[in-house]
Amino acid sequence: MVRARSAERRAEILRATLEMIAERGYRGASLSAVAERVGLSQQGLLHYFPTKEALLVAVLEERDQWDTGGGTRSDGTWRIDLLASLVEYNAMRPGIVQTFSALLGESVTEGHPAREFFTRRYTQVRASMAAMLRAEYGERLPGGLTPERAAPLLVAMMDGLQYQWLLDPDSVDMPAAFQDFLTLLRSTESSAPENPRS
Amino acid sequence: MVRARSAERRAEILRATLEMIAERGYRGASLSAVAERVGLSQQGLLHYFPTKEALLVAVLEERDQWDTGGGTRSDGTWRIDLLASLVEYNAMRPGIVQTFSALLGESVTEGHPAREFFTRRYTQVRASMAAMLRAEYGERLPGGLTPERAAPLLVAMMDGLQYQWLLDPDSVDMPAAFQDFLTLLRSTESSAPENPRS
DNA sequence: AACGAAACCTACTGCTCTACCGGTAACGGA
DNA sequence: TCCGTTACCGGTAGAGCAGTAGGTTTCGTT
Repeated sequence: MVRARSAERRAEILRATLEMIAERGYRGASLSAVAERVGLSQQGLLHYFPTKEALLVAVLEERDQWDTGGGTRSDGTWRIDLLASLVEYNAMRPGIVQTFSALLGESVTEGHPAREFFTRRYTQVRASMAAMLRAEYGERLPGGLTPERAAPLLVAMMDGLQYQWLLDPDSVDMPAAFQDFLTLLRSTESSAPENPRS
Repeated sequence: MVRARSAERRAEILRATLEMIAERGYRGASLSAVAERVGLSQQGLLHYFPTKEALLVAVLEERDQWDTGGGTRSDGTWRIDLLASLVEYNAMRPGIVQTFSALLGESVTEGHPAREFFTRRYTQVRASMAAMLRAEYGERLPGGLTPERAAPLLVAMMDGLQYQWLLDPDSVDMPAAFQDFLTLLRSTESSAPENPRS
C-alpha cells in the first residue's frame, strides 16, 4: 500500500520533470518548480530523489526502458516500418520530443550528466539500426552503402528533423520528410561501392 | 584608435562567449565567467553588452554574417560541393559546432532568446538548399523528391550528424557520413514521384 | 588647458538555486 | 500498543546569478 503510493508519486515526479525539462532544459529546470508541479515542497521532492542529478538519471533510465521495449523484434532488431511509425507517434507527442531534443543539445556541453547516457545510447542505437537495415535490405544498400554506414544517417535524420519540426511545426512535416528519406534509402538500385571506406 | 580598441574588445568578448556557450550552454554561461576569460570584471563586460541577452544576440548576428558570407554563388545559392567542404571544415572546429549545437538544443525550450533566430534561419536555409538542389540537379531527384522536399533532409542530416559526432568523434566520421548522404542523393536514377504530397 | 565621453571598477541589491539539518505526523508490523 | 520506517515540511546555509548605482581613470578633441 505504502509502496504503491510511493511508486505512484515517483511516477508523477518523473512526468513533471519531463515536462519541466521540455520547457526549460535540465539546467533551467529547478527542483522547486518540479516540486510545485506535483504539489510537493522542494524538500519533499528531495526525499524521493536525493539530488537533481539522480532525478535526471531516473528520467533517462525510465525512457531507456520505455523505448527499447516496444518496436523491436524477437532478435532485438527494429523493423523499418515501425521506425516510420515511431516518427509518426513522436509527431503527436511534441512534449517528449522536446524533452529529449533539449537534453541532447545540453548533453554535448562539458560535464553534462546526460552526456555519457547519450553517447552509450547512440552507439547502441546505431548498432541496432545497422542490424535492422541488414535484416531488411541485406548487405548492399543504394549508393554502395553498407548497413553500418547507413545507420548513423538514419539516426541523424530522425534527430535533425526533430529540431526543424520543433522550431516550426507548420513548415516541416516530420513524418512525411522521414518517409522521403526512407524512400531514398529504398527506391534506388544498389550499385557497387562508389567510395569504399577502409 | 579608441574605436579600434573597442571593436577589438568586443570581438574578444564574443569569442569568449562562444567558448563559454560551447562549454556550458547559454543558460549555464555566466557573465562573470565570460568576463574573467577576457580579463574584465563582470561589470566591465556589461559596459559593452548591457544584458546577457544582448550578448547572445550579438553572437548570433556575427555568426549569421559569417556563414551567409562564404560559399554562396553570385545568385545567393550554395554549391553542393562547398556544402561538403563546409562539413569538413566544421569537423576541424568542434568548438564552433558545439556552440551552435548546444544553442540549437536550448532554443527549442520555451521563451529562449535564440528560438526566433533559429526558426527564421532554418526557413531561410531550407529555401537556400532547395535552390541549390534545383540548380544542381534540376526538378527531379531520386525517389521522386522535389528540391523543396529534399532540402529539409539535407539540413537535418547536417545537424543530426553533428550531435553524434560531438558525442563520439571516434565512432562517427562526420564528413564521410555526409558524403554518403550526398551519394545517396546523387547516385540513383530519378524516378517518377512515388508518393506525391499535396 | 579644459571638457566630455568612453572604459572600466567596487560595492551592492535582490533573487534563485541546490542541498543539509532537524523536525513531525502517519502508518504498518510485531 | 509500541516502534521503526516512510513521507513529508520549515528553516536555512552558502553559493551564484543578472543587473544597478555611482564612482574614477584615461584619452581624444577642442
